[in-house]
Amino acid sequence: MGKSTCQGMENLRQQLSRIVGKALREASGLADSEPNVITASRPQFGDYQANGVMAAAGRSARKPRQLAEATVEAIGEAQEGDAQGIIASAAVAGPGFINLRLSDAALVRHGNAVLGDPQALIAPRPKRQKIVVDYSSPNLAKEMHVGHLRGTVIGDCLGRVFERLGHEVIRQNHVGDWGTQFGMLIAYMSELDANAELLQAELEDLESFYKAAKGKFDADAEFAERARQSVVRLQGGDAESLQVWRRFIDESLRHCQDIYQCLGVDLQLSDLDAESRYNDELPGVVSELREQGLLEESAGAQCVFLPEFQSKDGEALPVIVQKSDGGYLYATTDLASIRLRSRNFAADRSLYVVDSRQSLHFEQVFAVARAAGFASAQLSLEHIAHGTIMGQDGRPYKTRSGDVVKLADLLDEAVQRAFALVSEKNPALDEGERRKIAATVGIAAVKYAELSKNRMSDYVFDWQTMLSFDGNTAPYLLYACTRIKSVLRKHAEGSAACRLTQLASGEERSLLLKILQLPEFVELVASECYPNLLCNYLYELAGSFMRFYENCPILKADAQVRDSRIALVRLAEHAFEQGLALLGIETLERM
RNA sequence: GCGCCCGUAGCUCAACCGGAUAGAGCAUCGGCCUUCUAAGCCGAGGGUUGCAGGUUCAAGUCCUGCCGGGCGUGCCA
Repeated sequence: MGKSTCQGMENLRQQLSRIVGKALREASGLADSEPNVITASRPQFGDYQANGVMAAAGRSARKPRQLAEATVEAIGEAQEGDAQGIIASAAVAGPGFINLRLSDAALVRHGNAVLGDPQALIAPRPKRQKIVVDYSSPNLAKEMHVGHLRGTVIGDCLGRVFERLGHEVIRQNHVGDWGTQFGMLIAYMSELDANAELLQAELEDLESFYKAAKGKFDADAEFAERARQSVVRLQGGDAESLQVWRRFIDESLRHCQDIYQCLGVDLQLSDLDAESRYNDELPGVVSELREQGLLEESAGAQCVFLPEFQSKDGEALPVIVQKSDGGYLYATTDLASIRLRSRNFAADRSLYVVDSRQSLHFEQVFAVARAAGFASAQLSLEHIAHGTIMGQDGRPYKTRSGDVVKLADLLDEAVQRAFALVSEKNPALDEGERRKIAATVGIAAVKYAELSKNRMSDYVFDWQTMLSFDGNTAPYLLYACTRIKSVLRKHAEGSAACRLTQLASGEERSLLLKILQLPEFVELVASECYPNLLCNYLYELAGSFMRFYENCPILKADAQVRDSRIALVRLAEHAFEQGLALLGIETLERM
C-alpha cells in the first residue's frame, strides 16, 4: 500500500528520472548529473529516452557510449529482483542515448490502480502553494470584446490546473472601474435618469452607451464640462456621484458575469479586485516609497528610477507613481495590489495573465515592488503574457474604431454555427438536444481555439479559424468522448468491474501509455503556464484513441479481451474528462 | 535611438526549457461505412526552419551581425 501510494504520487516520467538519474550518478560519479528523460522522439526508440548521458560524459571526460553502457548496467542492478520494476528494457543507441521501454505489466498495474481511484490519475503536488491568478480584468466602461477572450480562458485554465494539483488559488479580476472616463458615463447617466426605461434600454448595450456618451462629450462643450466635474466629485467621494457610479458598475458587472457564465469561466463577484479598491492605499504606497528613499521628483511627477531601467546612453527610465497633478497611475495600483498579495495573502506565486504589450510595465512594477519590499523574496511575480488578436488588416482591434467584435456576439455566433453543424451531422436528434449540444460544442470550440495556440503568438481574428470544427479542435476531442460514451452505454453488463488484463495490440498499449502520461502535461502547464501543451496532449490522446477504436473491436471481442478493452475505454474516459475539465470544457454523451 | 516578442509546408499552428529522419490540421489528390457515431481512419505530395557566421558529439531551439514584421518606450490602462 505504501509503495503504490508512493508510485501514485510520481508520474511515469518522474519515476524514470529517479531510476535513471540514480544510475547515471553512480556510473558517472557526478552527484549533480541529470538524466534528462523525455518521451521518445520516435516510437521505434521505445517509450522514453534519457538524453543526459552525453552531457555527463563531456563533464567527466568519459566516452558517451561507454558511460551509457555503465548506466544501463546500473539500471539493471537496481531493478534486479524487483517484481514491480517498471523498465522492461534500457538500450544504448546513437551517440549515447538510452532508450527506455516500460514493462507491460507495470502499465497494466498503473492502469488498474487508476480504475480503482480515477482521481489518482493526477496526483496532487506534495507542496501546496498559494497562487494568485489575476486574469480577465476588463474595463467596465465598455463591453467585453474579443480582446478579453484570451486572458480570460487562459487564466481560468491555469486556475483549474493549480487547484487540481492541490494548490490554493486566489482568483483576482482586476477590473477597471475608476478613472476619467467614468465621469463622462456618469454625466450621461444623470441626463437619462429622468427616463428610467430609456436608461435601462441604453444600458443593455454598453458599447453603444459608451459611444453615445463619448459622442456627446466631443460635441457638447457644456456636457464635457459636466463630465469633468463628475470626475472631480466622484474622486472627492461625493455620495450622489458614487451612487450613480455604483449603478453603472453593477450593470457592467452583470454583463461580465453573463459572459463568464456563458463561457463557463469560474469568476465570481467575490473574485473582484477592482481598481477602486486601492484608492485609499495609493498615498501610502507613495509615502512608503519616499521613506525608503526610492522616490524622486522629475518634471513635477513622483518617479522611481531604478538602475536596471536605463537606455544604453545612460538615460534613466522612470516609473511614474504619481502625476504632477497629484493623480495616481496604473503602476501605483499594481504596487498596492502586490503589497496586498505578498503581505496579507502571503502568496507563493502571483500571476498576471495580461497582454504581452504590457511586459515593460510589469518588469518595472515588479522591480519597484522588490526594491521597496512590497514583494517578499519568496513571492514569485510572473507576467503570463499573451499575444494580441489582430484585425484582418494586421492591426490590433481598437475600441474606438467601432469594429470590435463583442464577446457576447462572438459566443452567439459560435453556438449558432455549432447548431447548424450538429443539425447537419445528426438530424435524428430532437431540436432541444441539438441546442444543448450546440451550446457546449460552440463555446468549447472558441475556448479551445484560444487555449490550443501558444499564448505568446499574435493571431489574426477570423471566424473560420476560431470556429473551426476540424483538426485540432474541441469538437474533435468531444467526438472522441462521445464514441467512448456510446461504447460504454452499449456494454450492457456494466463496466465498473472490468480490469485491464492484456495489451494484445500496439494500439492498446500506446493508448494506455498516453493515458497515463496526462499528469506529466498537467504539471508542465502548472510550471510553464502554457495551456497549449495540455491541448497538444489531448489531441494526441484523441488520435491514439481513434486509432484504437478503428483497429480494435471492443464489444464484439471475446469476453476476456472485451473486458480488458472496456477497462481501457473507461480509462480513456477518465483522461478526457479530467483533461478537458482543466481546460474548462465539459464532455457530451452524444453529438 | 533603445528595449521586448516574432519569422517553421500555399494557409493556421506544433516541436516537452540543446537531442536521433522538424510534426499536425486546413487546402489538394487517392483509398475505407450491410460491422461499437465517417464531426472518423489509412495513404500521397508539399521544407535550405528569414539570411550569414559562431558555440559542440548534437542547433528550429543558445550567442553575434544583418533583413523583414509586431509591440513598447517620463505623467492612459
